[in-house]
Order: sequence, then structure tokens, then C-alpha cells
Amino acid sequence: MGRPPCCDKLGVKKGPWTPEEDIMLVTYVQQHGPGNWRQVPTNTGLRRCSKSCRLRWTNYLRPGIKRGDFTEDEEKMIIQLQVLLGNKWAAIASYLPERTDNDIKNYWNTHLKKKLRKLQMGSSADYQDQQNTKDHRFTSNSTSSTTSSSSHSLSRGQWEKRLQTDIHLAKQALNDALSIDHHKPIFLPDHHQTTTKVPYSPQTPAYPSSTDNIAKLLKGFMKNSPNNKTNKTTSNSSTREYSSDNHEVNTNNNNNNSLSGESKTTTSNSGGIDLSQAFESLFGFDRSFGSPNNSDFSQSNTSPEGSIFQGESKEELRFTMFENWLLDDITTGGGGEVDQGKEDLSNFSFDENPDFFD
DNA sequence: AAACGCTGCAACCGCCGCAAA
DNA sequence: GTTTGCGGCGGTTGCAGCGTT
Repeated sequence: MGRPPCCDKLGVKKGPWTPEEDIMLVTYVQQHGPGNWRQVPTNTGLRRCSKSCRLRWTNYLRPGIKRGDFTEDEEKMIIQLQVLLGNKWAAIASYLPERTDNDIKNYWNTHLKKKLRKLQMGSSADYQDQQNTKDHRFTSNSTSSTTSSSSHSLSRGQWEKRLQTDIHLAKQALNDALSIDHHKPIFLPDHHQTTTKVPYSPQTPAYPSSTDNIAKLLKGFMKNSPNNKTNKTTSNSSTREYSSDNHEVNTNNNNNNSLSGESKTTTSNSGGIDLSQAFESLFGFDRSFGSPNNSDFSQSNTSPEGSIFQGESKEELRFTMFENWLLDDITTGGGGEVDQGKEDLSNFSFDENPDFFD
């Protein structure tokens, strides 16, 4: 059944991406915008399948991706959203625009599951049970869910849509309530914005801050390069550095030093081509690029992805309020002054609404 | 120092939904 | 109405790095 995988073609490269490939991909996306992934390998000369290109972009190179450890707030939010949405990682990720669905999924599988299991050990078994049931809410009807789902008249797709509509309405209500400037578009999660096709304007450098991500990659690559074995740092750790850079950025306006410092180090250590320098000259990005609140994002207005960061402070405020609501729900059970949208969501419980599916 | 097991993450695989032909 | 193909998503795997023995 189904079509053969698109990557079965001969000569298609698999495995980890090299910085050179990343640069090729980012260059292309900068010029043409994301999308039309099928053309990417052809037009760039990359020996990768289109899916791989898209994945690399969305999970790694896309501007505005925050890497590294999850904050406690993010963690709580993921847990809360997972309870609400199940394993709909893309949907969850849409509430955490700086995180990719893959990251969240990985974090859930590697950290949160364990954490919740530990919680279970410590007398909160009920919660974990809930997690488990909800974990399997969307999976192919296994055991008990098979019997129960057969009694539900709504198909999986139907009730998911219904759920998403509910959430969307609640979100809209929440946004309306929180919206100060109604001339501004309602903040919608990344997901909603990227699925809306916005004409790409090649005149504007729409994805400058992907340079940020690449530069970090280069850092890791340099450290890992065979010529540089003494500095045994993984790409993971380099991305962690990136994360901490991000967090420190407000207190350290010279965050670009972290890169230039790295560049110096890598230049002197690698002895070969300084890729980060080559990269820098290729894109001519300004040296303050290490900052998440630098002009990179504000330049991205024309891009659907960059637009997430448009007017970031205000939207961030709204997001924080939404986040607070989510977190409040964990700690307080959703009390206090809530608007209709909030109420709808915070009071919703699958357990208390068994007829939701009917 | 070597061997082994564990962990975390990047990437792949296969399926699905949707739109165009 | 059917077929085709692309983009997107969630589950899973492979592997490098790390900690322990």
C-alpha cells in the first residue's frame, strides 16, 4: 500500500547534515522562501530528498528556534497541552513557537514520561494513568480504546477537528479578550501562520536569523571536526551553548562575542577553511546576530515564519498570559477571573465529558 | 583504560489529508 | 469520481556522547 518512499531514489544522501548542506539549504530558502520542497534538491544541487530538506529546515534551520533545555514553564505547558491534546506534537508546538514539534516530542519521550512516572511512584498514580490513557487516545485503537471507540460515533478525524475547533474558538476568545490593538492581527501560533500561504517577497531577506542557527551548527562542526579532536564537544552541547546564549542575551549585549570568540577559536584550531567565516561572508549577516531580539526577526515581516516575531513584545505578553492561564490551571485548577474562552478550556475535562465524542 | 549500558537527539519512515489534474 | 503527488505529522530508529563498573 501507499507510494514508495520519496527517498528511495538512487544517490539520495541520508544521515546527518553537513554545514555545507545547511548553507546551501538556507541560501535557497532565503532566496525563495520555504515551500515547494520538491524543487529544493533540484535547484540547490543537494543530494537530499525533499522531505529531508523540509525537515531540516523546520526542525533545525528555521529562524527563531530555541534549543537547549526546556524551562520549567515550558515543561508545565507541554504537560498541560499533552493532557488536552494528546500526542499532537505539532499542535502543542504551535503554542511554543520557539520549539519544534520534534523537540517537544523528544522531550516528552525522554524526560517528561519519566518524570511523570516518577510522580506516579510518589502517590500520584492517577495522574499517570490519565497520561497513559491520553497517550493512547490517538493511537490505533488499542485494547480498551478499541472497545470504547467503537461506541463513539465520531471518527478520530471528526472529533479531532471538533476539538481543534473548540480550542480555536477558545483561543480566539482569549485573544479577543487580551487584544489591546485590534488592528493588529490576532496572534496565532506558528502552525496557523505557516499553513497560511503568504506570498513570499524575495526582496526582503526573510530568513536572516537562520544564520544564527547555522552559525551554531558551524560551531559544533568545528569543534567536532577531525582536525579539532582535542575539543570534544558535541553538536548537542553546542546547541546548548546556543540556548544559554539566548537566555543571557538580555544581560549580555555582546552576545555576538560568543560567536566571534568561537570563530577565532575554530579558525585557529581547524587550520582549514573557516566555515563560519565563509558563511558570514556569504550572508553578510551583521555581527549582532546572536541575539534573539536583534533585528533579524523584525526584518522578517514579510515571511510567514518570521512574522511570528512581529511585534514580539506585545504578542509575547499575550502568549505569556495564555501560558499563565495554562499553568494556573495546573496549580489552581483554573479559578479566578476567566473569560469565556479561558473558561471553556480550563474547565474542560475529558473525564468529566464522556459524551464529548457522541 | 576498556567495556558496557544508558540517554538524548537528529533524522528517517510510513501514513494521512488535501489539492490539482 | 478517481488518481496522483506533495506537504505534514507522529512513531521509531540509529548513533554519538556520557556515566558507570
